[in-house]
Amino acid sequence: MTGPSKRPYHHGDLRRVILDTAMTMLAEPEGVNFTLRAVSRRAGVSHAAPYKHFEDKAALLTELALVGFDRLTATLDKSAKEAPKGFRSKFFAAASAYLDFARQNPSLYRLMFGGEFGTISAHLDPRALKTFDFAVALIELGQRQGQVRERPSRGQATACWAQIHGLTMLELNGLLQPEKVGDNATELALSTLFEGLQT
Amino acid sequence: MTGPSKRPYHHGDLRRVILDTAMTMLAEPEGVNFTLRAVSRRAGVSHAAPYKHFEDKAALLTELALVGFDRLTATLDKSAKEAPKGFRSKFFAAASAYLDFARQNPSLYRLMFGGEFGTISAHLDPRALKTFDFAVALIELGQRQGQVRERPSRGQATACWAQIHGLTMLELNGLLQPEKVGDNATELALSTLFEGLQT
DNA sequence: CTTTTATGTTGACATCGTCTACATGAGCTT
DNA sequence: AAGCTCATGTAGACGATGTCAACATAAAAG
Repeated sequence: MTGPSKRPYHHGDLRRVILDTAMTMLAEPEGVNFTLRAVSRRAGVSHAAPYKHFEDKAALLTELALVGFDRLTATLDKSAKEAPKGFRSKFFAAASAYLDFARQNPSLYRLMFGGEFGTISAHLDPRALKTFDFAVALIELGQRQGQVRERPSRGQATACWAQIHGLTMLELNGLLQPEKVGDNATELALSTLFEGLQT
Repeated sequence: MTGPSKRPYHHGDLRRVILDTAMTMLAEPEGVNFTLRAVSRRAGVSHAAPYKHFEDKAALLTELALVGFDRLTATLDKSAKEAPKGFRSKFFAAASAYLDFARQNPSLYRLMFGGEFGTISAHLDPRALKTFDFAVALIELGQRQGQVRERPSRGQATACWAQIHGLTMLELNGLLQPEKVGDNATELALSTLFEGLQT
């Protein structure tokens, strides 16, 4: 299903190869500080080849961030599908899936939300906003089930996203260790918000 | 009170001058992508001079981040002092001060929490943890006033920090515009958490 | 078959972070 | 006061990077 859709020119899908290579290097220790030239080398093309597919390095990073949003949204959708149908289960399943995604892709997650790589524009992209749409849908489900207050769903979804995003950042930065914040700080923080949502 | 405390050597306080210059450049459009050599130029010293005071660029950035935490903590302390003595007032005053700090120093704030500049170590520094201590103290005040549940204060402080940090990131990334999240999303998100804290 | 044009390569340029060798002068030792 | 020492600052170099312009090539359009 992921085969060469067109194989249009000389190399064949170089854009995809560059994207994949860059995504791989993003996951390596060096993180976002990989080099365009190193991507080219690993992809087996000349150092200027990427410029035929991306305006500059920032554009490549922006596309990577958008792919990240695609994957995050897919992960959340999957978690919602697999969880029991109650709002509470889906809420905590989604939070857990979100955190796991960030833990498994820390550099990608930071790139998505960092904003210091010319990536700011990515957040206004529909692909990024789909993640927010997921949160809105979840809240509205809770409202239909009578478990969430009848306040504006987008405002409450903002509260959810802010909470899980904040927790994620603290986790990625190593601040959620038990000796700093106590045991089960993550669960407690999520529960606190959950109770604020409840009717 | 800010005069030359020692003026120890050739230049006199070059370390401080470099730090101030870098902090200024961090606030300019280029943000964190300023150049060490540009800092040297603006400070009027040779391009290698900073290396007598900072191991490398990452060390400079780390120190900037720590200064940021110092300032943030000072801002929060001030807000708590000036607000009425009730927990609710201090909670929302602190949240507002936190958001304002980030709005006025977006690049600095991102540097403090970005983690992709060799800055991760900064979060374990006592100067950074003081910000967390503020949140813990605030929660414990609320508990003494009988307004916050008798759960572990550090866990609830984590919830608060995560929430305000998440909101801040969303705000800095331009996601909190009314047409995206509805009116008063920030206030609603804070209120939701606040109610989760309440007894 | 020829022309066009998207794709890839080569080589160059300015700039960067960092290192090494060297210069300078403040402050301690005598 | 004279000299020494070492922290501080400078000059120059190195390899590497992002990006651009000139050129090469082959797929697609005619």
